Amino acid sequence: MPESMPKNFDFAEAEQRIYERWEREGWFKPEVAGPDAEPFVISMPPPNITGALHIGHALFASLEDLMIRYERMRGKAALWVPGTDHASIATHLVVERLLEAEGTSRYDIGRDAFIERTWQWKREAGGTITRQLRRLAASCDWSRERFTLDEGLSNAVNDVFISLHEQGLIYRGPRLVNWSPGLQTAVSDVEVEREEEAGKLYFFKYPIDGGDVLPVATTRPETILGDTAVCVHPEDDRYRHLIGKTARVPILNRPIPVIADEYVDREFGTGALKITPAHDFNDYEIGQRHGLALINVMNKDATINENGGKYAGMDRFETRKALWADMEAAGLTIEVKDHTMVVPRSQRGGEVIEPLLSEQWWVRMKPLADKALDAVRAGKIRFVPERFEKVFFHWLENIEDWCISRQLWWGHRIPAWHGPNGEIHVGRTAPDGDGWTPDDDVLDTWFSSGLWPFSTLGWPEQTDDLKRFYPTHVMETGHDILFFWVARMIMFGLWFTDQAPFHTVYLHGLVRDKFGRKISKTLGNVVDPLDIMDKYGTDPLRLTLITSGTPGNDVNLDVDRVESEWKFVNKLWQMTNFVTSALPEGFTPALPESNALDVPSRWILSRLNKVIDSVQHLFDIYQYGEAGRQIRGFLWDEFADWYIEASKNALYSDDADARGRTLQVLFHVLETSVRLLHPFMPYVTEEIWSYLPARSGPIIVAPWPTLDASHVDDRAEADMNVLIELIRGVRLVRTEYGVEPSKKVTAAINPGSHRETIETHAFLFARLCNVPAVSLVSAAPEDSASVVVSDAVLYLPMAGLIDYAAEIERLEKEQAALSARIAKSESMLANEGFVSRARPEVVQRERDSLAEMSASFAKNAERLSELKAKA
RNA sequence: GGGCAAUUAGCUCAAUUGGCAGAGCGUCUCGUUGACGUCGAGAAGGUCAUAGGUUCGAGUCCUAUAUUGCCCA
Repeated sequence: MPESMPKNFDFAEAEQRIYERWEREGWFKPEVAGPDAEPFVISMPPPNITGALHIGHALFASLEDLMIRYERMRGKAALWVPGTDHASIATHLVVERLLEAEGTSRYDIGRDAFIERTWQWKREAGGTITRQLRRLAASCDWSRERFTLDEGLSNAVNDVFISLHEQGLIYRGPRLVNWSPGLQTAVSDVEVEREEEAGKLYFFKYPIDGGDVLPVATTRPETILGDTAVCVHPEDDRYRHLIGKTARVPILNRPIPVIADEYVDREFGTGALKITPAHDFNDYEIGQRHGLALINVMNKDATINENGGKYAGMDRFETRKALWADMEAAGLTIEVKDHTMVVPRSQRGGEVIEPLLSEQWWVRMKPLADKALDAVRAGKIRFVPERFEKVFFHWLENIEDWCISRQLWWGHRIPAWHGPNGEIHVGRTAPDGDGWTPDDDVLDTWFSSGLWPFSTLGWPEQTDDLKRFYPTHVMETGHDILFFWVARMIMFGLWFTDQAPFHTVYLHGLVRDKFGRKISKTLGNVVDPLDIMDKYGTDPLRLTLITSGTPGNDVNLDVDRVESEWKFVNKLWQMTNFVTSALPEGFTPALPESNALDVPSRWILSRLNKVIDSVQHLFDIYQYGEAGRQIRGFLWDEFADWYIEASKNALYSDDADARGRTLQVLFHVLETSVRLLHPFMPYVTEEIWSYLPARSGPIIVAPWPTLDASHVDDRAEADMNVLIELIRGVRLVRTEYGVEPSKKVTAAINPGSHRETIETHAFLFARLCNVPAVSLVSAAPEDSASVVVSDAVLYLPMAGLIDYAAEIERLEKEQAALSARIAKSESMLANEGFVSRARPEVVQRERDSLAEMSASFAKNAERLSELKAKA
């Protein structure tokens, strides 16, 4: 133990040193808890390898590390499995941009070279995020770090694919998919974002053979080229006579039928709907119902193909203009109106997604979803906050098949081979014989992340880790990836391991700026956690993130609060400095019996234990924010502001026994509180711990505090409150009379029923409000201001200063407030309903409080009449 | 269109079996008392979005409404 503490906590110096020591000494490993310890496991949501640390990572890391540190301190075999995600599309984009800068492209260099290049990039840049997580004090077991493209995880992916295929749950087929023309790949439903945008609604005429015209409206005129029917509502009198007739596709002049379907909304547009089954999901359904032909008019790069006649080769939006102009020339257009419409855009990149017919691999989700629903309904998995259960149910109950193939190169290649005659073989290796070529596609990144909780522990091998640490316990992640990730982990976990992969899903929200705006580069409101940590250190950032919000809700991060937590770190440091520098050489902790302690000591121990109890309850229900606020409030507002100040009397006295007892209490409260605080602020608490005597081992594995009910002492709390209120009253009077804090004054107290407490703790008045001499009296001294608390009255002689009118006014104001509260209390107690129905302790509390107030009221009244007699 | 959140002090947020509305920042007044000015003391600041309802009692539960945000179609 170093001799004395530096003046301040130098986080910049300490953080790395402390982290390296933790890691070097192996405290992040679950093995430190011994082979029989109950495990507690969290799988870290793997950040993308392309990512740099942002404030969202800081939030999840703070929360998960808090849970892990708490359980580790409780003696569990705590394991936080870290790792990163290969992020197929994101990484693809990064490397393609690199290649572009070098004047080449992935098509120029070919698949193998591209993948080699990507691995090279990953080796160079992929470690950034994990280094940054270390800075946040993340106590994950790096020796178990995994990557979604590891050999082991790839093996798990292949296993799952092959086995789902054998079970008939993976199929391949041509279907309408969400196509991303820029990325040249299919994406799944959840990767498409739909937003309302200002667009146009184009009204035009469909010529009908025989002379009629049918007015139709569309938001995407270019799809007219692929129309294979025009549809009206069967009961629409305007158009009923046209059903069954033949319409002519504008410009192309292709004959198509006019059909009837109840799907049509008669109120929308003209009430007639053009049907393009190959380019619209709803039209596809209608097409299936009516046996319509599918005419694909678009290439994979969103140019028009040969089915588009003269428009072949033209871009989709160019075609929109050109075709409309041609139709206008042909007299087929009616009008163009402004129209708010929903445009599907790629989650990655934001380009407009095209529904396109294509051959893809799919997972039949219904059976997996059913199993997941059953598990959640049976309570095997709980959500925090609970309301996400409903969102989860709704999505799974309406689940669609999952398009898992991507026309990309970076990722898990689909374990399938195409034979010389078009046959398909699914397996790890090609079948015997010539002419088999591997499938070109890779899997959706979320396919591998869906296996994360068990694949990272060795599955499908029955490894020791898998046996001991699976299923995991809490899945903590953002609610924005509930469908992408959480639902799929639950489905895959249940399907392949027959167990829920975790029992609790804790969801956090988005971190926003202090005004609640989304953080974005364009808004210029980016909050970089690295900058914040440079300025204030890791601990204040963590405490702020954890205490700024509640589960499931967005966190509006106010950087001013980080600064205030940085001040708290300093405050804690100074408290520690105060306590440790008062401790004698060879100090041995040994808390005295309660009955040997004074009121402030019994009070602070009672408060400490109530905080421990409350924090335990809050941890049990995942309310970490409130827990953190309570610990902070206890340390600053009660321990520092009152107990430490009160303790100085004994500390600076000649009474060695009293000094010893007080030191024991100071040490005990500090030592215990620091342990409570460790999961929130790991660095400063570890550093403080190193200055506390008689500690064996670091705080990271120190025991979590538990309630000692023998220290809960309501009597001491009530007594202390009387003393505190009297002292506050003196301070207020001093302010009102402009008596400088440095000027010593005397006080006389008529102690009422609090004689013993006040008599034995009169020293507090000297310490806390500069009243060195207190005398006990039964009558009011001349010329004095007064403070009434309960039935005790404190008089401050203010010779010559007393302004009777002002004093009367002050007391009358107090009296009015008091009498209003007394009236309220009396009416409550006079209410039969309250007395008979409220909980007994609530009624008792009300009675006690009324008694107190009545005593104060009586004393005040007495005092007022004395003053009035003099005025 | 359906669902879910949020609405509390100037700002950011708390208040978890319904029982006296709190904190941080900011504002105003003081302060060289032996841990800390990265501090201390005191003060001001609230129709808990609105309207009904349930209840002895509602910021908290119920029903509407408004505004904002998110999810799903």
